[in-house]
Amino acid sequence: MKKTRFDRWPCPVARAVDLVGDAWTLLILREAFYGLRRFDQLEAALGIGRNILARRLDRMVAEGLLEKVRYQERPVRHEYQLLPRGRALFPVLMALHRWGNDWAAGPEGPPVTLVDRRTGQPVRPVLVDEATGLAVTPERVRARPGPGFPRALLADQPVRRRFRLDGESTDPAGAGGELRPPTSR
Amino acid sequence: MKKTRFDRWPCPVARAVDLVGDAWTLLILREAFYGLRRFDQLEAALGIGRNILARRLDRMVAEGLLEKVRYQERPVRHEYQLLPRGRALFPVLMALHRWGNDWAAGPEGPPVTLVDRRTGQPVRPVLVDEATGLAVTPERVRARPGPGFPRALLADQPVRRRFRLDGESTDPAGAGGELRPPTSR
DNA sequence: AGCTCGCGTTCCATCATGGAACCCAGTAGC
DNA sequence: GCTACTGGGTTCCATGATGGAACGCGAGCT
Repeated sequence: MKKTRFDRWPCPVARAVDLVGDAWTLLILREAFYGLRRFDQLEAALGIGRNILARRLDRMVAEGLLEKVRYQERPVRHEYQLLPRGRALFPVLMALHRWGNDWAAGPEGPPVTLVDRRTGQPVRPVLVDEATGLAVTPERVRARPGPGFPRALLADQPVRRRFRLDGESTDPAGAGGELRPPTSR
Repeated sequence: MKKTRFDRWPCPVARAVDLVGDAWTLLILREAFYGLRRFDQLEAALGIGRNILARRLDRMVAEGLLEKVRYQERPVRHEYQLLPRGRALFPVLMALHRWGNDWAAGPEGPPVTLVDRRTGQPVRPVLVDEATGLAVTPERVRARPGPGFPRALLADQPVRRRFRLDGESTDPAGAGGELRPPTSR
């Protein structure tokens, strides 16, 4: 009955989601990118309960997203600094930002926009392939088992269903006209 | 004591997180992009409890991410199809995928990789600005209040926050900021 | 008549959430 | 020397969410 753990699933999305599939964690990260580092700053900025904030920060430190650094000796004070593993989540936040502005803005428009620091021009994040520069869409991209995929699951049919990969799906993302569900069993 | 709602916060990230800041919702979305549409397929693929799956699907339908479509009359059967609002979350999943592969893969490598459907070449998603093609990084990008930002908060607090990562000095303009929830202070 | 499939709902023990109170070291004011 | 304040938490505990299991239900299959 415990809360399900996802961090051992053979899926990178599940592993990320195990950390980030939590509203407060993502919002704490957002504030960290805005430059907040101290406990009370985060508390005030988010209106989060101190106990929950403490638990989240502990977890994020344990997971290597943040680092707890003493910034003062007497009295001893700490701040939480972003580590590379946490900083690497920036694209996730930006993707959420873009979605929020496109699909969850009120009638008056997006509450917060992104601009280039230098030019001041609006920035709209898009996901593209590093090599080709082409947009990453469900139509163009396909998932395959990688080197870290458990062999047992590759061979074992009933378990394999749990991590259905590809090739069985006739209609990726439901983007086309094919409406029938893929034949199963 | 209720669970905090984020969908009214004047921040696009918070609004997205209100929906997506939940592990199961993201994983259901991932399966939907893999082509799964039916209740029992999702149940088997994710190993999720039927009650929880039902609640998540209801919410996702209510939020306009999925659509419940009859695919058969006698007996009546439904499937859940991705709507544009849900499909627009694909970049979020891809960003998570990339992070998971970069920062949560085991010693043997990523469990699942992305390839181009046509060329078979590996795909590595990066976030760039639509207009300039430049990578979207915290150093290059800055957040500003947009047209939908509540005036009360604008007048009340100096707009101060930006993306700050390293040892930049604390802004003397005072605490407070553009992204605080309406409830605080 | 009984079984299975597809798709849920109900029950309920345990887990997580979060408002509030409490704690503690050091510092500043009187 | 006494009091108050600040930064940074912990503890308490009433509720809400989670999730395994059992139950329901209409339609078809044997």
